[in-house]
Amino acid sequence: MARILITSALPYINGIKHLGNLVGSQLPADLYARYMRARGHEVMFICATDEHGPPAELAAAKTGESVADYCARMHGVQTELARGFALSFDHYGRSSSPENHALTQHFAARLGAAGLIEERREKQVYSPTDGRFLPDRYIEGTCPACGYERARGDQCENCTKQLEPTDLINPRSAVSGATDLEVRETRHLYLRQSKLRDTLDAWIDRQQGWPVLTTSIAKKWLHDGDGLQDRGITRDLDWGVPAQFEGAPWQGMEGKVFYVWFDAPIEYIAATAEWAREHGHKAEAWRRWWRTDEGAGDVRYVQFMGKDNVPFHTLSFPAPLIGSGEPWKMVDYIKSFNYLNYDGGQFSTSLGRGVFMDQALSILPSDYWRWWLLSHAPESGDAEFPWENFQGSVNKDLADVLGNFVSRVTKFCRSKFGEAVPEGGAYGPREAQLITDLTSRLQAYMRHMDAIEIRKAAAELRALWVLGNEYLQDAAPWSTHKTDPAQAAAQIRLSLNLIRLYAIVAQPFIPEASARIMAALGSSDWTWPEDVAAALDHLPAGHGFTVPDVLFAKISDESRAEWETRFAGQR
RNA sequence: GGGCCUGUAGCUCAAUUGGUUAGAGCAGAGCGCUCAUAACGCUUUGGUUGGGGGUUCGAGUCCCUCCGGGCCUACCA
Repeated sequence: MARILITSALPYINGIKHLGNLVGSQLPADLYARYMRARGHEVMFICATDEHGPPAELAAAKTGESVADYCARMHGVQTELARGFALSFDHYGRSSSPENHALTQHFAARLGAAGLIEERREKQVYSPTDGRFLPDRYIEGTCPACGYERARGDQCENCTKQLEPTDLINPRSAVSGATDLEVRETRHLYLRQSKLRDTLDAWIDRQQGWPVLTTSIAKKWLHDGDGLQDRGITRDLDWGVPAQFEGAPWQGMEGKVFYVWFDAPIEYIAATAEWAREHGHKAEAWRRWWRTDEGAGDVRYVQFMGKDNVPFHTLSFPAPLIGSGEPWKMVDYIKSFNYLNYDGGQFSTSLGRGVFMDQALSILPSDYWRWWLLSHAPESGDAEFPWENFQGSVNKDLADVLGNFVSRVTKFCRSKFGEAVPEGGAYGPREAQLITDLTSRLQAYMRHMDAIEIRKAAAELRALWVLGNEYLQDAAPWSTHKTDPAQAAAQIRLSLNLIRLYAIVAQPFIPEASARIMAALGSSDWTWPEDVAAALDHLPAGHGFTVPDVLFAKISDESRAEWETRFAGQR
């Protein structure tokens, strides 16, 4: 039994995520976690909301809540949505937790002591009206290059020119519209990543078999231009982990907090500590996942994320772990994803374009989304979400190939033998051949799941379902029942057991449907079918079952058309 | 401007890293079955692998160039 640590990129607290975000990290991470647990491994699956930073504060200001209240409420919303999608986190934490405060400050202190943090003076725009420093992108004004009136302080969206806030003509606060902006000097802490460049470079070189997407992005940041740049890790904000704390190797950082990208990944560790606290465990319980000197030596750590998050996970997070000089568990494999586009364009929060997690659950069960998203995961390049394709895949794969198989077998049995596994007959050559084919397919499925080749795994799973239909067509129990009822009984006995096998192996993809199948079959033994022949003898003759309700209702053309219109967004 | 990824059948994707007649699923066509959510099975029609050039005995795969998508990033490779 192996020990697998799995983390999904942290969704930002601000707002509800769309399907593209879901398929880029949380969903595939859940698939892998469920699969590894099903295979009998010890899994720690961690995710959390990323709660610090200006967007959270501004969102809170809009709703009139305190930022703490806002984050608490939104964390609850996201927790519910995660539950709705059956995401099986061992813990869904919060980057604002006391554990993260402590760990973030611990890392900062260690890095400071190691000479990897330095103080720099810089000038930044301050808004007296708002009572705060403004990040570059929260300053708006007229672009000096093209005259666009709503250019941001970091870049003009119209002509794409990179800007400094002081370049803007008639600058104003994007928060309040205040124009009484002034430039003030402030001090910030910088993480001297450049000093760790060679170490990080060598570490990346040692990784085998990582997706090209992962390593090429890391290499780009390491070697481009002057190489890896030092990055500011503090901001003049109230909400966050205080940069001045007891035992800090610096002074005068009152009123500043660590910047999100510094504290967010540390939350992976902190969330595991939160898990330990909530379950009444001692610190050793989480440290055995994260400290190689305290039991994490045999842990395999796998991260899941969208490509926009790769630099943080290949460089920004490893830098503090290495720089601390302590034996922290480093990631073993980074699975990164491209983007999922929505029907020819991008998902857009501001335009209301695309399907968001809450909307998805309001129109269809989570398994439909899980199946389509995972079987079309954007592994090799950006992918598309065309409604027609979604409808077709779900109807064909889930309703016809799997759902109808369950239906035809259970209903035939009920009408000819009653609602119990039929007795009599024996498995013959045809069944032996089926077992051979199933075994071969199942092994391919496991190979792909082990390698986190999600689309290929989904294709194998579907091929397993097809084998059942082929067998049934070939065996034709509706015919044998007339001439040799005992043979038909054996064929149906095998088919009922096959349904159970499907439920178990499909569980990582479609957990709710699998649970319904198992409940209908009156089985609660989810042991992975290492031996297919044995698994097909699991439910004995006489074992009672019930015919389940329709597992997957089909999506009608009318529904599809209506949703297509509803989620197209308006300009 | 630079770098990276990408363009394969009507649609969504493969192709053991240069090795036979480029494969699946869906959609289309034909046949079969009737247990089943008009579901299932079998057969079958679709590709000058974005265009052009080159290297090679051999190119979807490597090189050059052009065209089209996407991402990242910055006066710098």
